[in-house]
Amino acid sequence: MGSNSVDNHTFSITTPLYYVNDLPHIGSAYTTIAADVIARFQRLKGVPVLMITGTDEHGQKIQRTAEAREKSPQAHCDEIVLGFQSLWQRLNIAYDRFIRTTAPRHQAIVAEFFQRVWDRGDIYEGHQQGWYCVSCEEFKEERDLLPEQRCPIHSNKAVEWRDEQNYFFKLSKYQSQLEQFYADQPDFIQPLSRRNEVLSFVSQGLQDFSISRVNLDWGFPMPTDPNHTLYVWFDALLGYVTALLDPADEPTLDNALQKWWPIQTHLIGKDILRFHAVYWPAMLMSAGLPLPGRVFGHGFLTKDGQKMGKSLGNTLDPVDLVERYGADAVRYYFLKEIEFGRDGDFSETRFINVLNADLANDLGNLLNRTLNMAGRYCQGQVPDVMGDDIPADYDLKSKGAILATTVEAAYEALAFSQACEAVLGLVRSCNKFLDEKAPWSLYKQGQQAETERVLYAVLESVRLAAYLLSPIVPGLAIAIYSQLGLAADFNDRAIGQTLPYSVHSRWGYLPASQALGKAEPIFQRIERASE
RNA sequence: GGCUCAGUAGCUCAGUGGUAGAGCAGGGGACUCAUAAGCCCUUGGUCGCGUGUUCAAAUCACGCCUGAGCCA
Repeated sequence: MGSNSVDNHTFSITTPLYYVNDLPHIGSAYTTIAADVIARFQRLKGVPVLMITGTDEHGQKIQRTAEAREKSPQAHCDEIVLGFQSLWQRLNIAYDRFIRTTAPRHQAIVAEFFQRVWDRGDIYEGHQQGWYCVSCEEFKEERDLLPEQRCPIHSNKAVEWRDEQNYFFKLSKYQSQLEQFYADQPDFIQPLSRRNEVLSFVSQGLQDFSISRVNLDWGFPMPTDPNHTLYVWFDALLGYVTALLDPADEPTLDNALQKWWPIQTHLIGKDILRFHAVYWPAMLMSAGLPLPGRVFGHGFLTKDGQKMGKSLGNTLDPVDLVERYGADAVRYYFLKEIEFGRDGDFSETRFINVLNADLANDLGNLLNRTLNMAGRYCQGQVPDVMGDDIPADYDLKSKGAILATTVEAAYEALAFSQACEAVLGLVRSCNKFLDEKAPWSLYKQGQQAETERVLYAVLESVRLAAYLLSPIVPGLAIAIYSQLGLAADFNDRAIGQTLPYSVHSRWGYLPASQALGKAEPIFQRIERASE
């Protein structure tokens, strides 16, 4: 039993519901990996976790893309969804819910939520005309357009003139409530620079936004006026609520909100910050619901210092990447090498350098060399030593003793790079320690006891490193535990019970005298392809 | 035009008033348990530019330059 079992609090986290206009790109993979790591760390601590991802499938853009492919919108969505799900599987993403906004039960949730907002008097009919970008599903200000009425974001497509009756949500009504909320919850929007952006935006005055479209078939009809279709964001954001339903639940708001609401963390790319940090809380206020804990907008990825884009022809295909290098490698690179929140770059050279240096050389080889020695000097068993027997002046012991505290703080702050750095610090100390103690010489000199203490201290440090890195590289962690003779499935949702954090995050756990596994490289060095 | 964030070694970044740091990459060395891996040493920076405050500034203030982004 986990003695650290927490006061019945739960943890729910979302990725964006990805738009199924196309197959997943590396940015979606980046967000999803990060969310998975956060979820895995909470599970490790024994907290009940619900990790939500999914797809946003409505809107004119989808309708047109499907038409262009000569498929029905639903058939198109079904196909793209498979692409997302298969990528998440390859990347070892342990999500708990995959919500599709085309799900029938989602319609029920949207209708009920809409009714609450309607009853609150926050929806009214208005008139809207202007230039409309179908790709953005948004009206654009004329001054923002490029020459020839082109959308600045989708510069290859002309915007369309629209003149229509729409329904609006009274966002303006919530300006002061929102500002109060941001002041009361300074950590609601992260990182800080994103928060500043939002505060500045809101302080300029909020305008109501439209939540319906006419001339759009692919979406939910507005309950109070079936000639209108609900605008994608109103529909999509509510996917987070629908996702909370247990499969057997009747699709009602009460059921959905019972266990996991409010969401603790919405993880998003910085491009959709406004919807999550402004529109969404206002909608929830209108419906009288508690607000989420935080919205974290991470940065964008570049490739070799350049923006990625289809038009530039320099996209990075996540499927290709994971097929070539494996899930752990991809997960590790993006979280270790990019400071979460800032923009970051992918370059193949750096990718190979980082993985070889950290996972193959420092960590992988450390385990390998130590296991070999244990095989030779200790009959292939964990030395008959307990953590308490290790002299206090072994700095691995003192470093190991405080590592979990440091790493935990880093994970909680979503500072994955720091978490990796801290663990790597212990790993590097191990390599240095081995060279200083030179157990191969100790053994030859007949100093059996000291040899065993040294090897135990290193094996235990590697175990701890694996445990603390397991949210990021679950496959490696499993391999390391296995070679240490410990059965552990870090993909198990109940990991917090089977390998309790209070026990495994502490240096000194490794049981003495058990049989070690066979020493095999856990992470192959990547040979640089000759150009 | 207004605002935000960033600008420190080839690369990625720490350092927020008291004599410039880490990892990676590059160069050299000793060792051998190991996935030529780890260990040791080392090259490399007038901390974007300028002015000011201070006994003292990468660190504070003001101005400017460059990059990323927000202003529906």
